[in-house]
Amino acid sequence: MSMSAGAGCDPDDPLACCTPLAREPMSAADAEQVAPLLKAVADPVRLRLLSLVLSHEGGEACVCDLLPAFDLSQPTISHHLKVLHDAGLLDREKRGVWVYYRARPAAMAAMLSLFADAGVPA
Amino acid sequence: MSMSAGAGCDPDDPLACCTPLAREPMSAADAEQVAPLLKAVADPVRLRLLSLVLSHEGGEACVCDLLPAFDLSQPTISHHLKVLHDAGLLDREKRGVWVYYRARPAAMAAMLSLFADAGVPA
DNA sequence: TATAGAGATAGATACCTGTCAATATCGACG
DNA sequence: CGTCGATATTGACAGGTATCTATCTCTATA
Repeated sequence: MSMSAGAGCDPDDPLACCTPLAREPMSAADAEQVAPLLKAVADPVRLRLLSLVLSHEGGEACVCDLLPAFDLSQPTISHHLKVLHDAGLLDREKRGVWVYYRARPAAMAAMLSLFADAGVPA
Repeated sequence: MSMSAGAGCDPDDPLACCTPLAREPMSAADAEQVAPLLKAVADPVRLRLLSLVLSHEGGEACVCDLLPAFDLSQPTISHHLKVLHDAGLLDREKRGVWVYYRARPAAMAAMLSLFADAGVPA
């Protein structure tokens, strides 16, 4: 089935707006929906954060797991995690003193579908 | 097969550095290589430009094909195309008076592979 | 209740970026 | 050779962003 799809995606859910770029010209509205997702990932620190969370045991990691991987202050990492969370890429769950982050599969799938069918043209 | 891969990618080719994010923690070096690609796409105008080029007849489009789709000045579109080109996402070919842009399949494949295996976790 | 540790927020600063108007370049064609 | 039309480049400006230090909030626990 794929994701209902077509050009007009659900304006409520930015993740639904991921018809492959190669399939048809993306509308301005859809582009405005999807761009923030990509913008959130388009940073070396956030790329690594996302990768760390995704590849961490159980698919989740707390901030304390992530901090040691960087030469950055704790507030800076917290800021980047917030950007990823606000974009809908990471889920956030507080358990006791620790906060655990987990990637949202729907967001990952959305990004994936964006670039589908464009790598093997004619 | 896939792309040789591992954590250490070919530093000469940023497009080679696309082990899926979920597979292992991305190195700082790889993140610095890949982030510019994503940054280039992380803009609504450039997303649409890329989509227009990809979905255009023959997989290529000249600037004159692209301009009418936007309410932006010609220099602004030219700027965005340059960003996409400099990032390695678009190839540029001048034919007569017109300049044709075409998506680089390797770049598209690189982005695709980045998000592979992250959408369907456990 | 006081203390300590995990994480978020606020404010400041330096840098990057998207946009435009003006101008330059480059190729076709009288 | 001069002009025209298609793109690119330049310079300027407004808005965004990554980072830090300092501080706040919240939870567990002595």
